[in-house]
This record gives sequence, structure tokens and C-alpha cells, in this order.
Amino acid sequence: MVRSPVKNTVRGTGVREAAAQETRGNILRAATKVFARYGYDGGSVDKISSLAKSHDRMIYYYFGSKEGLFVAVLEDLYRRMDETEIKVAPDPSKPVEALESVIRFKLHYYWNNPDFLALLNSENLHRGRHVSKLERKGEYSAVAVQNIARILASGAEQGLFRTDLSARDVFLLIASTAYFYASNRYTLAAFLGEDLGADEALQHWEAFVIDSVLRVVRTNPPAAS
Amino acid sequence: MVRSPVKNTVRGTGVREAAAQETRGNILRAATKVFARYGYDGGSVDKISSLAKSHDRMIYYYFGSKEGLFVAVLEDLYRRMDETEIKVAPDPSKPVEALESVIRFKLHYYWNNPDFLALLNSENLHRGRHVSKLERKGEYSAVAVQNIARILASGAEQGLFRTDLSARDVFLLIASTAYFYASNRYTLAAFLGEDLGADEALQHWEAFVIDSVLRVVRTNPPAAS
Amino acid sequence: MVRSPVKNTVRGTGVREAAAQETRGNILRAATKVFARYGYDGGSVDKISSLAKSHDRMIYYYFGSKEGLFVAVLEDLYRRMDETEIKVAPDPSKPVEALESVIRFKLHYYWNNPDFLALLNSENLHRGRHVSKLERKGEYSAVAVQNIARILASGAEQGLFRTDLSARDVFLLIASTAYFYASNRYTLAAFLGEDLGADEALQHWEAFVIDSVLRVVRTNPPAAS
Amino acid sequence: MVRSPVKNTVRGTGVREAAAQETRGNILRAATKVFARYGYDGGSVDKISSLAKSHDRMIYYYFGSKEGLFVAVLEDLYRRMDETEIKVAPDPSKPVEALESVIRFKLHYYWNNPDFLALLNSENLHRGRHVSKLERKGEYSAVAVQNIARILASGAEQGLFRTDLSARDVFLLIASTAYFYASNRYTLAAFLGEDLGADEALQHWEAFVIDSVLRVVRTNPPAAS
DNA sequence: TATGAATGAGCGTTCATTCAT
DNA sequence: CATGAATGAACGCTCATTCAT
Repeated sequence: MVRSPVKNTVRGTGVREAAAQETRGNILRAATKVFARYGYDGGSVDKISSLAKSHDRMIYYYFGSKEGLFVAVLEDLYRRMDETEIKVAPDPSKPVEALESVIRFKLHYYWNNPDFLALLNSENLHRGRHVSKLERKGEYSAVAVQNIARILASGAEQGLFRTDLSARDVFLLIASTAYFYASNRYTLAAFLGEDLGADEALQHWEAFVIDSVLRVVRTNPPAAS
Repeated sequence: MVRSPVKNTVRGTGVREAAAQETRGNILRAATKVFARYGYDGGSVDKISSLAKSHDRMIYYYFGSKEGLFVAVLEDLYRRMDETEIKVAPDPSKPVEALESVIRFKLHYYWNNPDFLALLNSENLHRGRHVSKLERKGEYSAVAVQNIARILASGAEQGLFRTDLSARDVFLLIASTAYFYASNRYTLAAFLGEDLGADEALQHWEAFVIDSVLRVVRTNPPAAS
Repeated sequence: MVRSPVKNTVRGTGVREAAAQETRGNILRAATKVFARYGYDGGSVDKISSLAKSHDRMIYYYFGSKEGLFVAVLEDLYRRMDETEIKVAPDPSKPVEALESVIRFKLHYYWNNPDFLALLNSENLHRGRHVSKLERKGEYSAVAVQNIARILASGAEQGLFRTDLSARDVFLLIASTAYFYASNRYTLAAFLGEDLGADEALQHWEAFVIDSVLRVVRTNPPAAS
Repeated sequence: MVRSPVKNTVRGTGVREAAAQETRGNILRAATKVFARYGYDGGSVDKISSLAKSHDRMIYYYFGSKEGLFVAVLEDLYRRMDETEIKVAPDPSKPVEALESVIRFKLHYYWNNPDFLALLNSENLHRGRHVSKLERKGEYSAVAVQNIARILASGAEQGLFRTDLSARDVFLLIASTAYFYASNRYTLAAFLGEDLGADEALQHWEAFVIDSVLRVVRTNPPAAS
């Protein structure tokens, strides 16, 4: 049929093309919200097209299918996260401060972007079916890992950090603490009987994680306490 | 008179009661599998009744609604996890070994029970709507936290562990590493380009987590490496 | 789910069962009309359930799918045709009259049951996909063929008919003339510029076919004319 | 000014006209295949434009509507059949051989062009709605009928064939046997339990039809057998 | 001459749930 | 204690067609 512009991104500059890009963008933004809130299954194409003030039909016109739309949402999400990660990359010459900065960023980003977590969870529920279709899937977390690698190397050079650490492990450790606390905010709240979102609670967790990660990477952690 | 048996637990011992309990149990087991695999929204009552070799109608008879069934599934799941946690509680008199044991258990349990994770994620997606209906919700994680508290106290008493630690924080730290690695197994695999389920990978993560947690809790961690 | 009574036929005798049978019957009758008029593809489940004064959902409850419904329609249709065929089976002791009777019946039946033809055409368009699912598919035309076989045998015995004829061929010959004339009534009308449904036209065709078939089967056909 | 080229046939000779004719031709060929395979209702404009490697929009540009396209397909089909019929018209001076030749051609043509049959069936399902729009509808089958008329006249002149026959009736008889056998190939196969497409089966039917038609038209058919 | 964008109704099917015994 | 029957809304998706350049 040679007709579907599926996966088209920025192209022409005419008025019609601009309007089309806007429609596509509206759908993508709406889909991100809806999928994040209701999951992949709970997020119906109807909810999305309504929120985008468009029509069901246009989702298929631009993205081919609900799955195609979800893949596009994931792609967009990862791209944006990587862009942010690059922007905030701290100066590795001061390793301790840099690592603290990375941890703070990660904790805040996950806590303030529950959409991102919800979509990841939905994707893992479906066993990575959509994420495997991403073309540049290997590149996405690389930015964050390399960021940490630079900091660790600088710290090791200065004799502050251990030399036997893999950046990948430290990345996973930090991501774990950020992800778990944010993703399970509701069930943890119920079981611990706390409000994890209170300023005090957030600051307490941040301090504990920073202190713990530093104890893990330092050559000479504080003796006692 | 609509004497609904909703929330029936173990009761009578007659033949008919036994048959009823079996039907109820079949539905509960089927629902656990289906909800874990497809999420709350994706798990239809039809799939459940079909897997339980029962009828849609019976779900409403025993559990009132799909939500009621989900709550029952959560309740059952937590109860079973706590029972397991009690069984495997290690001897706190050897704090290092005990903590290692706790970490290993947690990592293995989460990795081997993706159902549990999937249900928790689904529940957090719905902002804890169902979990808030659990009667004994406050008790469930208490077992695990107290377990760790005893170990930390014993370690502190023996001069091995720091005295300024909260068991709740250590519990969250351990749970974070176990949860994150298991829950995101598919997306991490895609982005890191690794098979996280390979024996080697699992053992590597386990060793790293054990080493890291011990560095966090110890008064005198290994100097350099 | 153990819930769908798909393909249930006559069973209980209670009031509820009777009502259920009526619903099923209404759907089946409506489906026959709608499929015949619009074909398999053009016949929507909505049109059918509306005509049956029931709901879309009930089609799936009783027949599982649109395809299942179509198969049930075909089955019902063949069953009814066979029953009719048995009823009108003529006395083979007068072979000429019997054969004439069979031809007349076939011509009239096909002409007066365009539904039957439309469904067969639809089925052939789909390459017999549904008919292959009929359990007793081999039995249906057997009645008609055996009917002719008896007549041919009687005629041969009386020295009136050829002895080298196969009942299957004669059946196909008769069916061809009946089917073609009825099934193509609209296109033939357009191309021949005639009204094939006029009494005169029908009688002319009937006379021609009877005369022709008798010329085929007779040992001594009329010399000249 | 919307100078719609609907119903354009061969015209200009420029490069652009040639490209346009090619697009039109591609669509027409694709439509023939798709309509034949899926019927009028099942054949979507999307399938057609896709197969033609063109766009939905072009169908409306060249043919005005789906119905207009179907009419064009029918017209093309009849025109081609008539052209073929003229090409193969046998020498009437040998009436028996000529009639045999006509019968063989008809049987083969119908068997080898299921598209033609499928489109006719689809058209009859719709009560000749499209065929009535053909401008030269009266002319199409005239060729075939006149062909037979010439043969019958020659045969009658030579004293071989009956003189009371109408060419139209003989045409219908022959067409009946060719059409029925080919059009119902799938349902007949199911009910008779035979493979009607086997060489043996095709030759048997051909021999039977030739023999039968000759018995119908001859003044002195073979006495007994 | 040709095309990308948009439309609203309809498709077959499944949803969670209630009714009537 | 258990079930067959029924319901209306929603599901993801495709339909033939028109708009605006």
C-alpha cells in the first residue's frame, strides 16, 4: 500500500508536515502517560487517542499497531533519559562529589519519573518483547555506566577508590536502590507503615545510600561510626 | 438469602466443604499464576477459571469480584513468604554468616519467584489499591526486618558491625539489590547485552552484593583490595 | 473455563433449557439468512445478532466464533436438504417418471433456495475451509446419489436405460443444470437479456433438461425430432 | 476543477500517460486477483493497493470507488474471455469435432480460471448490481452462443444434429457442466470424497460431458452401450 | 499527476459481571 | 453448592472514503 509513514520522524518543513508531526507527537505523549498509568494492557488505544485529541485510526497510521506505539514510547523515553544523563554528567576530577551527584540524580530521577518505572515494569512483565525491537537498545544504559566508569577511574587514580570495581556493578547497585524505593512506594508504604515520599524519609534514604555506596567503593571507609 | 462465603478460609471438615475448599484453592492457585503472568489487567477471569478448571461464576461465588480475588492472592502470597522467612531464619550468633545467608535467601527467592515480583509491580501500578485492603498488611515485612535486626544487634554486640545502623535500611538495601536484578531481568539483559540468568552472572552478582553489604555494616571492612 | 456449551444440541427439557434452545435456534436461523444474503465476509455478527434479537456475545457463547457459527449453519443446511431428499425419493419402479421427478425436484429446490447456493459459493470461495470441519461431510450427498443409482438400476433392468452409467455422473449432470441456472440468475439475465425467473423460461429450461438427461440415459432415445 | 480520469482507457502516448496507464493496469490486475480470492466484500481496497504497489487514493483517482473498480474488473474479464473465445472458435464444417472442441475449451477455461468463477459468484451474491452497469453487457456471451449456433447449423445441414435445438440451450448445458464442476470443487471434493482435480477425474468428466452433449444434439446417437 | 493526512463507522472478539434457578 | 444463560460495554483493529495541497 506504500502508505503508512510508520516510524517517520522529523522530515519536511511544510505546513502539512508540521501538523502531521504535531499529531504524531500528541499521540506519543498521550501514550506515554496512559501506558505509564495503566500499563501496556490497561492502556487502551481509545484512552490514548482521546487524550491526544486524535482518532484511534491515526495510531495505526503512524505506529502500525499498539505494540508499535509502545516500542516508540520506550525508544523516546530512553533517548530522553540518555540526553538528561549526558547533560548532568559531573566532573570526575572530584570523585567523591561526582559519585554523590550521580546517586542523587538517579534517586531523584527515578522518584520523579514513575512513568519510566511503570513502563519498565510493564515491559518486564511482557518479558522484554518490545524492548528487543529497539534498534539502539545496546546504547542506552551505556552512557550511565561509562559515566560511573570515569568517576571510578579518577577515584582509583587518586587513591580514594578501590581498583577492583566494575562500573557495571556499581551502576547496578545505585540503580537498585533508586528503583526499588521508587517503584515499590505503595507496597512499601503499606508494609512499613511509613510515608516514603515525606521529605524527611527521602533525605534519610538518600543519605543512607550515599554513605553506603561510598563505603563500598572507598579504600578507607570511616573506621567505626 | 445470599449467604455469600466470600473470604471463607479453612472451616468445616465435611466432604462438601472439602470439595469447596479444593475449588477455592484451585482458583487461588490459578489466579496467582495468571495475574503474575499477565498482570492484574491482562489477567482475565476467563483465563483464571479456565486454568482452574472451574467456572467464571465460581470466582464471584468465592471471592466476590476480580479485585477480591486479587487481594486474596496477595494475602496468600505474603503469608507464604513470611512462613518461608521464618523457616530459614539463620542463627544470629554468627552475624557475618547469618547476614550472608539472609542475602543469599533474598536474592534466590526473588529470582526464583517472578510471580511475586510481577504481582508487586502490578499492585504498585495500581497505587496500592488492593494491598491497602489487607487486614494484616503491617505484619508481613516485619518478620524479615526483625530477622535482620537480631543479626545486626548480635554483630554490634560482638564488635563486628556498626551500631548506628537501622535494620529497616539494611533490609531495604538488600531487598533493592535482589528486587532490581530479578524484576528487570529482561530490560537489563537487552541494555547490558548480558544473560543475567547465567550461573556465572548470578554468582557474580551474589558475591558483589554480599561483599558490598558487609562493607556497609562492618566496623572494619577490608582496607584496600 | 468449562462454560461454553458450544455445539450443544437438544438436551434438557426444563424451561431454561427450552429458552436457551430458542436463543440458539434464533441465532442459527438468522445466521443462515444473513450469510446467504451477504456471504461469509459480508455477513457480520452484528447483523446476525440483531436479526436474531439477541446479542453478539451469545454467538460466541453458543458457537464459539463466527466460523463456528458458519459451520453450524452449513451442517444444518445439509441435514435439512438430506431430510427433504429422503422424503421426496420417488418410486424407482417407473424409472423415466422417477428420473423426471428427481430432475424437477433438483431444479426447483436450487431455484427456490438461493440461500443454499449462496452459502455453497461462499464456502468454495474460502476453499472449503469450513466444510472440512463437518463431521458427517461424507454422508450428505450420498442420499441423492443413491437415489439416482436405484433409478438407473431399475431402468437398466427394464432395458430402458444404459448399463454403463455411473450414478455419480448423472447426479453431477443434473446438479450442474440446476445449480448453474439458479446460481447465475443475475449475470445470465444481464448477458442473455432474458428474465430467467419468468414461468415460461423456467418451464422451458426444465423441459430441455429433462429431455436432455433422458437422451443421455436412454438406450433408445427419440430418433429425430 | 477535479477533472477526474475515471474510466480512462488508452489515450495519450506521452511518458506520463504511459506511467499512468501502468498504475491503472497494476491496480486492475491486483483487484482482479484480490476480488477473486476474497470476494467483493472480503477484498479490501487496502489489499488491492498494497498488491498493486500503489496507494488507496489512486483507486479513487482512477476508478472513483470500490464499486467502480469492481465494474472495471468485470468488464476487463469479459472482454478478455470474448477475445479468447473468438481466437479459439473452431471450424464449423466438422460439427462433431467442433462441438467437442468447444466443450473442451469451456471445461478447461472454467477450471483454469477460478478467478472468473469467483467474480461471477460474488456478482450473483450481490444480485448483479455491478454487472448491470456494464455498457456492453449484452454482447459478451453473444460470441459464445453464436459460435455454437454456427456449429449446430452446420451439423443440422449435414444431417448429423437435430434441427430443433436452440444454441442458447446447448450453450447453457455446456456452461452448466463446466461451471458446476469447477466452481464447487471444494464442496464436491468434501462430499464425494474425491479429488476432482486429479488428471483422471478431469478426463473422466470431460469424456462424460462430451458423450452426453453429443447424445443430446445428435439425430442418431449410439443405440445401446 | 499524485500523495500524505485524516475521518468515523464498523469489524470480530473478549471484558467483568449479574440473573434465575 | 453450583450452574447455564444472559448482558452491554469495551477491546485492538480495519473499513471505504474524503480533505487539502
